[in-house]
Amino acid sequence: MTIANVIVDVPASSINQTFDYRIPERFQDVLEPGMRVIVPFGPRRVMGYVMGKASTSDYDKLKEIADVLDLVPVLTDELIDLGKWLAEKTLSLYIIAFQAMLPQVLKANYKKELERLSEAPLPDQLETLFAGRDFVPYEELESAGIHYHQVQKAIQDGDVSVHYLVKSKVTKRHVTYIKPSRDIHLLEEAYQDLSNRAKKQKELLAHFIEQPEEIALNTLLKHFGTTRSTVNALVEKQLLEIVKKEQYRNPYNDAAFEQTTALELTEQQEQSIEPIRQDIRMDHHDVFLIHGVTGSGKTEIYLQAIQDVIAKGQEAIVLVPEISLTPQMVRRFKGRFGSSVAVMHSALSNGEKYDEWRRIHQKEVQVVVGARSAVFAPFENLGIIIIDEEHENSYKQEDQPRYHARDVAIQRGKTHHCPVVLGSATPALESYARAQKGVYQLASLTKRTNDKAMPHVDIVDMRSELHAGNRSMFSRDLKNKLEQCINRGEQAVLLLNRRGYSTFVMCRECGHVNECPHCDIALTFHKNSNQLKCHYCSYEELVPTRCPSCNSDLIRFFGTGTQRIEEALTQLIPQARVLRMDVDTTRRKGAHEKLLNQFANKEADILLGTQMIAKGLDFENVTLVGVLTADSMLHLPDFRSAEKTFQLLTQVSGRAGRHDLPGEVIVQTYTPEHYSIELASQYDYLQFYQNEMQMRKKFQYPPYVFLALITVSHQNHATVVQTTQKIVKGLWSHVQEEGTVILGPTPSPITRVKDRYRYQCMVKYKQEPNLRASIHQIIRQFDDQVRKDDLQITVDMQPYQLI
DNA sequence: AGCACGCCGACT
DNA sequence: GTCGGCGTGCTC
Repeated sequence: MTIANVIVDVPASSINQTFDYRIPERFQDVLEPGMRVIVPFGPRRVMGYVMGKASTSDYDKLKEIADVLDLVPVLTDELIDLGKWLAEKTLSLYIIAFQAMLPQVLKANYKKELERLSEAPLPDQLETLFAGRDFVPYEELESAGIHYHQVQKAIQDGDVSVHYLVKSKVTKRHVTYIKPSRDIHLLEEAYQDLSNRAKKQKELLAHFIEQPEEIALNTLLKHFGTTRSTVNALVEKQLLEIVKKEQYRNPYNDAAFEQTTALELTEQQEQSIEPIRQDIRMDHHDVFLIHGVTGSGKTEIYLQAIQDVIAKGQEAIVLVPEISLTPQMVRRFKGRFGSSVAVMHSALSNGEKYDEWRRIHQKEVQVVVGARSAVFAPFENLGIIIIDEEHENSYKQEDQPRYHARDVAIQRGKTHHCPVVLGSATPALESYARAQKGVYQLASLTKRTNDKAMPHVDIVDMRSELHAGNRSMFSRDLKNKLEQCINRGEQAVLLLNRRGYSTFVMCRECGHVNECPHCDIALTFHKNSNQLKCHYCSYEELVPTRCPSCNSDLIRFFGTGTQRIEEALTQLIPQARVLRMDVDTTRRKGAHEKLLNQFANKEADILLGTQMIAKGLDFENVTLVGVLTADSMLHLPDFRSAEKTFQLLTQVSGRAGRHDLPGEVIVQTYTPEHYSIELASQYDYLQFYQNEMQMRKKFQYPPYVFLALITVSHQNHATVVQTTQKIVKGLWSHVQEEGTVILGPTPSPITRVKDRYRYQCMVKYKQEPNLRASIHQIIRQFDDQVRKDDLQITVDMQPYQLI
């Protein structure tokens, strides 16, 4: 086995295969599949992942592996298979799939530098560049404006050479420890020999004679009130030695979490957990869907199932939506399992993510709680995978590889023969349909653990408010309830459902709307900078004082941003202390947590925010929840809009009255009769499911069909249309089944982004076993144009949102 | 992707 | 001549 099959870090479809390399003698014993290596590739060097080893190769001009980056494989055998599966399922490149499975810092950094090889005089410019140095970073060439030709000559003459460097981004944090380097009795001898003037040194030695264990330098210095020089003196005398130890950054202080023990389960909880426990005992794979109302104790089921898994010596992955990875959630897991829990989410720094990943990799933890990508945690003995709030769309990755964490979890569950548990108060229609068909095992938790009724929901018809002359964003009912709530010393949460509802600028005279010059979308008004910004390409301009079209000064802001609501609210109820939570106020690290803490400490009466406040928050003093615009996303061109509205309303209602105080919910809408709003107010998931399934059947949408979405983009409008047309034609000639439909070419909902036109076509199918292969074959025909003409083609095998 | 190579037009 | 721009093909 002297040959390695390597996937190289070159994201191009023509490179999407393994390349063979000879394994030099010195790496024979250490190199294993799953390790990262540096290999020569053409004139440069690149990073690669070893997929396997072989004793022969078809290729006869093999090069050698230049270096091995890992001591232990970063990809287990299972993850290598999973990566291949992922790439094929999502029509992505292998390298893209593998990179997605590992923390950022394991990606390579590439650098070029020039080395001076001889003393021979170089052209003047080069001579000044080197200025006595032997190595020069390549970027300096460009900034010095030196032409490539002069260098080329020097290279040909053998005076200069180019090095291609591959650097790992890994940064480990080290802590210095001190320990005795000799036997205790030798230390004692040395202690006698030490001059009496060396008081501090004697003290230190005495300490190590008493306690020879290694100790952190910092602690030592602090304890003895001395400095590094004392230690150095002893090190020089070879009595003590310095040990550098790798230290993990621990973003959470484990000791700070109050330990909890298993709660007694209700009858419903018992019934739900028993089949899961059985799977755990029997090493059996099933997918369970726990449909449990808010407050029915799903988390306790997760915790106790994990307990079983740990007791069996196995590991657990818990996925939670990005947004609800609140301290509250972390506390529940750390509280139960203490330091055996790793946490992975986007708010961690790259270094912190890497450290958490390593704790998993080195088997220091048994549980990982994390967002989507935690589904790739490098456990080798998985006993359960849990996906909380399984309907959340943050489980779908929206760039390559476009995977759904649920699919990956089930794939891993199959290989590990372990259960996958999906939990939600409002399961995705696909999931519930599968449970109905018996593909998943369904468990329903209809009762809340505290036996409290769900808060009452009042629907306010905003049209009659308008007729009654109330033109504000707040219905009279909501205003009254807010005032009462504050007067009682309780708190309220106000949700502005902002999707598709941003603040834009319009001229009242001629109706002109300021749009982005690069994208087909209205610019969004940002008050604090007095700017108009494009949310797709980050173009920005100052707010005009006069209409660019008709020069009128009657320019007004439309739509409803949280900022405007906040202003209106403080006018309406001046005594209210309002806390605003949206992308603007939570951008800074830790801001999210800080705001929530302020609210928990009752420093504000009203928490006003977007989607992000709907999930997972649990404040005991909140008794009123108001939804300002329940239907704002109902009319978006997305087949899931009713489902999303239902989910959001159900979820946000669950925020009220979770504890002793009774809660109340007010939902403002212009379409009170819509079934998603009406049924959400009655907490009737089953009825909603049936209604919505009828709609999906009628319009042929998932779960009745599968979707594949192909999007084409290019600067030239005609090119896009023609290419999409060709793809549609190609697809028609490949599809096999009767019922398969291909829609398009259609302009994408936002037809132009960053000066590129976007068209799409969609395949709706029930059974098309060769579709993936066909799509692959069709788009490969455009490889040349993709490379040379900046054409882009993306495929999404299960688009989650069409906008 | 990134790089070299080679062909072609333009310019000191 | 020779500099530099761009199209083409290759990478174990």
